[in-house]
Amino acid sequence: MVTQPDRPAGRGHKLVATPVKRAAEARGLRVLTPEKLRPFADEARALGANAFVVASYGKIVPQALLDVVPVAFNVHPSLLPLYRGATPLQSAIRDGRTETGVTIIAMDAGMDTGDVLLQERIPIGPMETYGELHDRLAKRGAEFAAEALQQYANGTLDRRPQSEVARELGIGDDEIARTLTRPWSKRDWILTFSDTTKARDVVNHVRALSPDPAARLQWTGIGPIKILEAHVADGPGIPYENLKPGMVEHTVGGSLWIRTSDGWVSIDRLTPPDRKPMTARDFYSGYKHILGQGVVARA
RNA sequence: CGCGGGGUGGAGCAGUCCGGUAGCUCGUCGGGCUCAUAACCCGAAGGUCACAGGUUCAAAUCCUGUCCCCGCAA
Repeated sequence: MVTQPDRPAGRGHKLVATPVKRAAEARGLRVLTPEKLRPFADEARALGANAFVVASYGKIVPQALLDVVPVAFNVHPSLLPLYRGATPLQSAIRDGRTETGVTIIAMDAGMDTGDVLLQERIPIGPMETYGELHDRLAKRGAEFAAEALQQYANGTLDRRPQSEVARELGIGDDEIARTLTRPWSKRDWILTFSDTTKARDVVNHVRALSPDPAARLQWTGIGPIKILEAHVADGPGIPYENLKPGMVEHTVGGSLWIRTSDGWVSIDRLTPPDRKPMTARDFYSGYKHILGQGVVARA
């Protein structure tokens, strides 16, 4: 088992092992934590490995290391060639996709471009969050990886280039390019409200980041607030035209409503600064002395 | 010893600097009003103030130590 070395983490700058290392040690497996992968190739070769299975290693695996084995399996949580890159789950949810997948590919030097070995389509629930989808696909991905390994051992594993898979799925090059994902920066966590931001966009943005790191609302007079759950709603039944996009109405039943360009978003669950997660109603009971002063959620 | 915030009835907060009867809003329960209500009125229950020790006539508040939670940074 190979994973990243222990890193200082958490509040006390204490050295922390990766979850992979902890899980492997609990099962009595030998754990290797090479600092650099390129020099690790010789050591890996000496171990006589027949194949690699790679999942979310967090570093690019150099060709020199891939050359050690006949095949390196990679588990990717998307319907490749769609959503290649670092954040396939978050990006698919943000884009409002209703379907994604789990794909096992044979790694090559490119970014998630290797031949497809196994693939399965998986629907995304309309209210499903990143965390929920992640856990679901992680479980399925693990089963799938084991299946690929078994088929490989039996010599029954098919192998198809992604271009062929794309044709079958009816995916064009432009869509492949458009769905190429990159890591999200902190700026991408902040909810903004332009004159064209739709309610559905806001909710998808929240789902894509929930529960961690969570979308942020920069709230005048309070600070950055994590939004954990939100949904498109009919609205609090108050005049809509008087409010600008991003303005918050909070007077009805303790609920928090944000106006968007095409309707209302209801904030259901959030985390104020230095606080624990709470419902909108609980938040209201403690912060309403601050609310009611023309609170505005802006970028 | 990386930096900072927090722990007070069921929820969210104030009170801590400057020690002196445990406070606010909401919720809960009972009653009232109302065609009715998430509205309004009256009343009630509910807290060893995270934990331990110390100072003091007196500690949520001051001192010392511990535990837990959260953000940043890595």
